[in-house]
Amino acid sequence: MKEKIGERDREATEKRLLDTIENMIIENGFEKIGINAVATQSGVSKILIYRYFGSVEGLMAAYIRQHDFWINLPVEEPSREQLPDFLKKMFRGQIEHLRVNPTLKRLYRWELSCNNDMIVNLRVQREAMGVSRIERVCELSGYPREEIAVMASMLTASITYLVMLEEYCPVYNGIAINQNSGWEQISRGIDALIDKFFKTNGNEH
Amino acid sequence: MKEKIGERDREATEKRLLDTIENMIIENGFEKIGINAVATQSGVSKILIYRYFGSVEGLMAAYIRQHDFWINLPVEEPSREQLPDFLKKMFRGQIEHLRVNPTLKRLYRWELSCNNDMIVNLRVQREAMGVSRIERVCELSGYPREEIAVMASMLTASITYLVMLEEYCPVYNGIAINQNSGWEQISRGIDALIDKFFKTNGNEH
DNA sequence: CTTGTATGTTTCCGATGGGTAACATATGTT
DNA sequence: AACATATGTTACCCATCGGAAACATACAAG
Repeated sequence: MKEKIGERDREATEKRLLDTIENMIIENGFEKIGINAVATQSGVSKILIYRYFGSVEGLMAAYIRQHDFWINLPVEEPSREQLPDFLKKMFRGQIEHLRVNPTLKRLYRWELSCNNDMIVNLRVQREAMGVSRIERVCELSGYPREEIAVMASMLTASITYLVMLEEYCPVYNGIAINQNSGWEQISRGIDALIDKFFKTNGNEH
Repeated sequence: MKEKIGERDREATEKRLLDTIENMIIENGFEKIGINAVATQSGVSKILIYRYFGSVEGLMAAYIRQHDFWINLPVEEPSREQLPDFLKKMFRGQIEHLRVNPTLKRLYRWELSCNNDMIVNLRVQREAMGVSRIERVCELSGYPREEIAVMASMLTASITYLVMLEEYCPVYNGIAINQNSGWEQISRGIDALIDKFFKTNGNEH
C-alpha cells in the first residue's frame, strides 16, 4: 500500500505538480503563476519544484511537453474539387479546437507578452506546419503563394484573436463571439469567403 | 521663476506622472505596472499618486482619457463605385495606425487579460463605431449585414492580432510581419480579397 | 499675523514574492 | 549493519509589494 499521501513517491508528486499547474494555467494563464502559489495549491514544498523542474518555467515546459499542441491536423490530400470543402471543414475544426482547449488559448495569449525558448520552439513548429499546409493548397489550387499565405494567415489570426477575446468581450462588431450562434455566423462567413476566393476565375494565376 | 524641480505645482507633478506611465506602458505594457515603480521612476512620492489619481489604475485611466484612441476615422461617405478603394485605404490606414501606436498595441493586449470598467467603456465605444461603419457599408453595397460583419471582423481582428504578434514573432505563415515588406504583402492580399468580395455578383443579395 | 488647506517628504507596516539552508527520514547498495 | 542518496519538511533570508501615518512647508484667505 503505497497510496498514502506524503509517501515518498517522486512520480506521484510530479504528477500532482503537473495537475496543479494545469489548473492554474486554465484559471489565470501562464503570466501570473508564481512558485509560492504552485507550492501551496499543490501541497508540495516549493523546493521540490526547483529540484525536479528547475523552476516554475521548467514545470510549465514539462507540462507543455506532455501535450503536443498542434499535432492534430489531418494528413488527407483533397482533390482540387474537394479543396474548398476541405478548407471549410479545416477552419471549422480550428475554431472548435481552439474554443474547446483552454490551455491553448492561454498559450496564445502568453505568446503575445513573452519570448521564451519554449515559445520560440513552439512557434517554429507551428510555422513549419503552416507553411507546408499553404504550400499544398498552393500547388493544388494554382493560386500564387503570397496570396494564399495572406488569406490563410488572416483566417487563422482572426480566429485566434477572437477566441481569446471572447473570454471577456461578448460582442465584436455585432457578432456574439461568446456564443455558438456567433461562431456559426463566423463559420458561414468563412465559407462564403472561401467560395468567393476560389470561384473567381481570376485573370492573374 | 517657478520652474525649479520639487516646487509645489500639482499640474506639473501630474504631468510628470502621466509622462512616466506612458513610458512604462510602452516599455512593458499595462499588465505589470506597480505603484512603487511608477513612484521611483517618476521621482514623485507614491502617496501623491493616491491623492491625485486614487490608484495606479486611476492614473492609467487618466492617461487613456487624454488620448481618444479610436476617434480617427474619416467621416467621408464614398459612393458605391468608390467603396472598394475606400475600404482598401481604410484597412491600410488601420494597419499603419496600429503599427505606429505602441500604446494602442499595449491596450489591445491588456484587453485580453483584464476586464476593467475602463476597458469595458472603450469596448462599448469601439463597438459602436464598428457597427455603424458596417451598417454604412451594408446600406451602400447591398450585401447582407451578417456577411459584411464577419468580413470586417476578420480583417480587423487579424490585423490587430498580427500587429501584437509582430513584437516577438518575426514571421507568420511565411510572412515577415516584423517588416514593412510583409505588411505590404498583407495589404495587397486584403486588396485582392476586397476585390473578389465585391466583384462577385453573388446570387443571394 | 494667524489659520486652514494643498502640496510634498520621510518613515514605517504587514503581506507576499523568489530563493535557499538545515534538518529529517525513507530507500537502496555494499 | 553501515553508508550514500533520494525524498520531503521546516524555518529562514532578503527584496519588493501595496498602503498609510506622521510630519514639514508653501500659499492663500481671513
